[in-house]
Amino acid sequence: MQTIEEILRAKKIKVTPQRMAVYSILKDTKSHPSVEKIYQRLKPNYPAMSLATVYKTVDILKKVGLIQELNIGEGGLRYDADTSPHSHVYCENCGRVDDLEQDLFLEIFNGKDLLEKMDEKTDFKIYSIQIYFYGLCPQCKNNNSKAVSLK
Amino acid sequence: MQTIEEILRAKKIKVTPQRMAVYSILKDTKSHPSVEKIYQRLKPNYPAMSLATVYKTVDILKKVGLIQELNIGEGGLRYDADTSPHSHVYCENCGRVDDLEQDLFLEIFNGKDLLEKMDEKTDFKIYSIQIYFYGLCPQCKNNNSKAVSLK
DNA sequence: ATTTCTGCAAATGCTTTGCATTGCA
DNA sequence: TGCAATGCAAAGCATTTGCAGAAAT
Repeated sequence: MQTIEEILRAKKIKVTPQRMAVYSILKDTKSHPSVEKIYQRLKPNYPAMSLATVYKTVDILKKVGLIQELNIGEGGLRYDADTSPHSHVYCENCGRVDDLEQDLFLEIFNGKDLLEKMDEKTDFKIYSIQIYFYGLCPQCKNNNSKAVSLK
Repeated sequence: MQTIEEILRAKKIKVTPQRMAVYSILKDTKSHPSVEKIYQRLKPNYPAMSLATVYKTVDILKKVGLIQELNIGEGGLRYDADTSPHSHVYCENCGRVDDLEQDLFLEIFNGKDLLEKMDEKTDFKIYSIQIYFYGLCPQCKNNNSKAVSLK
């Protein structure tokens, strides 16, 4: 298995501390942070890091296939170092994004290969699927005062 | 069954030509237009119409539940007067957005009530689901010169 | 008559770009 | 050393906001 450095070098993309730092943040979290959030978390250790660099970096990591971009909720795109196909649950109250656990996914979708089915049954050539669930996370669900303040 | 006018008046929202025009554009198309596209289509008949009004109008129609907003692809949000739960297919080459036909949806998802299943199996309270398929539409699939120019 | 909406223009906020400097290979 | 990446500031867009005049109830 290739390291991230090897993957980047193989594509003639230079390995820099900034790129490794952005990737490592995403690798170490399940919170699906936005660019701004990634930037805030990097600041203490990389005071000189520019927001523009974070934007450029997530773009490169996405194109190389090391991370995926989620078009979920408000406040910009969110990023995920888990590039396997999985669904996401968005809390409309606090903005939290959870993964849908793989076993739940299989129970809910009966383990079907959705990509394959789509290819069989439509004239489109489907490359990826995003399934987003919108609602309230367990915390917000039980906190009515917050929940009613929903836009 | 209530007319759109009645639905708006019931919520103390004034019925204006602009609002009716925006809704009627969405009602009469399956192309899931962006705000800019709606604005362009309105211009010939409503030369004085402001882009800001279109933004405000889709926001109101969305809140009233007359249209739904799709967070799909690039170039901003897209709108759909079909508020029933259904999936969408996005062409990454030309930006076209198709509905996934209901019978195909049922075949692919086995007719399960996804909302109900999610409520049963997770601690979230799920209100809606968006399923987006990304790939190439039948036209773009067969037009390699275009397809290779994908970002 | 009252309240809300429209259209304009300015403001906002996220994201991208240009370019001189820095740093990886 | 040479090419690519960074950081900064400016530019770009999509969207929102404030407000005076217009329109709906």
